[in-house]
Amino acid sequence: MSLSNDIARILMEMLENNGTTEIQRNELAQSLGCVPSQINYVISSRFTPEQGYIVESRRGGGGYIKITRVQLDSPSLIMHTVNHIGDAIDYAACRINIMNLLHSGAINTPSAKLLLAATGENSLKNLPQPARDRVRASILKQMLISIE
Amino acid sequence: MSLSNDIARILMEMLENNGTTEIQRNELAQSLGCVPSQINYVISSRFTPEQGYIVESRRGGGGYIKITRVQLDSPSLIMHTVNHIGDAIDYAACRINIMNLLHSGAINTPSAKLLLAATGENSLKNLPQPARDRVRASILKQMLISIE
DNA sequence: AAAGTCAAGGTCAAAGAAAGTCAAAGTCAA
DNA sequence: TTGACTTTGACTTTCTTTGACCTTGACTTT
Repeated sequence: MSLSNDIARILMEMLENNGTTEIQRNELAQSLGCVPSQINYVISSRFTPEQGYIVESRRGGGGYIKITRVQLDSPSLIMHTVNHIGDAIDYAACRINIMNLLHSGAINTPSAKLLLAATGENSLKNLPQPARDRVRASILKQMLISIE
Repeated sequence: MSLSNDIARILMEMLENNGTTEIQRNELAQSLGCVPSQINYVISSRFTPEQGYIVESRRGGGGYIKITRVQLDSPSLIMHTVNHIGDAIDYAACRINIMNLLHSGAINTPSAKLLLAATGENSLKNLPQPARDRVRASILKQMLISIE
C-alpha cells in the first residue's frame, strides 16, 4: 500500500469521529517518517471540496491543518425532503425531518434550531387544528427552500 | 496551543463579563511568563477595530491597556428585539426587525434568510388576519429566542 | 515652575516555527 | 513506453516570539 493511501486512511480515521480533525503537519509527517509536504499532496489529491471536504490551515507557531467533511449534495437532500412534505405535518414528523437533515449534514445546527423553533408548538400554539399542521408544513417548506 | 492563543483566550474571558476590561501589560505578561510586547502583538492581531474592539491605553505610572468590545453583543440585541415585538406584527415590520439584526451583526445571513422565509407571506398565506400577524409574531419570537 | 526620576506602555526588526508551493525524480499499471 | 500518480526536498510565505530601544506621564526635587 502506498504512503499516500496510508496517510489518507489515517486522516479518514481521524474524521470518523465527528467529521472534523485538526493536525500538525510536521508532527504527522514525522510520525510517518515522511516529508511534510507529502501531507499537502494527500490533502490536495483526496480531500478536495469536490470530494466533500473543506480544509483550513494556519502557518506559524501553533499552526495547524483542519479538515472538515461536508455533505456534498445537501441541496438534493433538502429538496427531497421538501417534496415529501405534504400540505400538513404534525410536530413529531416535522421534527424527525429536521433532525434527519441535521444528521445527514444537509443543514447545520443553527439552522436546525431555527427550523425547530419556527415549527414548534410554541410558535403555533394560537392556531387550532387542522390549520396548525398546514401552516407548519408551509413554514417548513418555505424555510427549507430558502436554504439555497 | 500557542502562547498568542492563550493570551487571546484570557482577554476574551476578561471581556465576557461586561464587554470591557483593563489590564496592566507588564503584570499580565509576567503572570504568563512572556515578554510584555507579546501582549501588544496579540492585541494588534486579534483585537482590531475590524474585529469589533477598541483599544485605549496610557503609558507612565499607573498605565493600563483597556479593551472594549464595540459590537454590542448579539444576545442583548436579539433579546431587545424580542421584547419589543408585540403579540402581532405585520410582514413589513417583521422584515425591518430582521434586517436590523442582520446589519448589526447580531444574526448572520443564513439565519436571516430562514427568519424571512418562516415569517414571509408565503408561509402564512393560508391564515386569515388577524391570526396571521399573531402567528408571525409568535414564530419570530420563538426563532429569535432559539438563537441564544 | 522646571528639571529629574522612574514606571508604565509602544515600536520595530530579527529570529523562530509552521505551513505552502513547485518542479524534478521515482513508480507502476496499462 | 508512456502517462498518471507519488515522493522528495529546496525554497517561499505567513504567523509568532523575543528583546533592545523609544515615548509618555505621574511624581519628586530644586
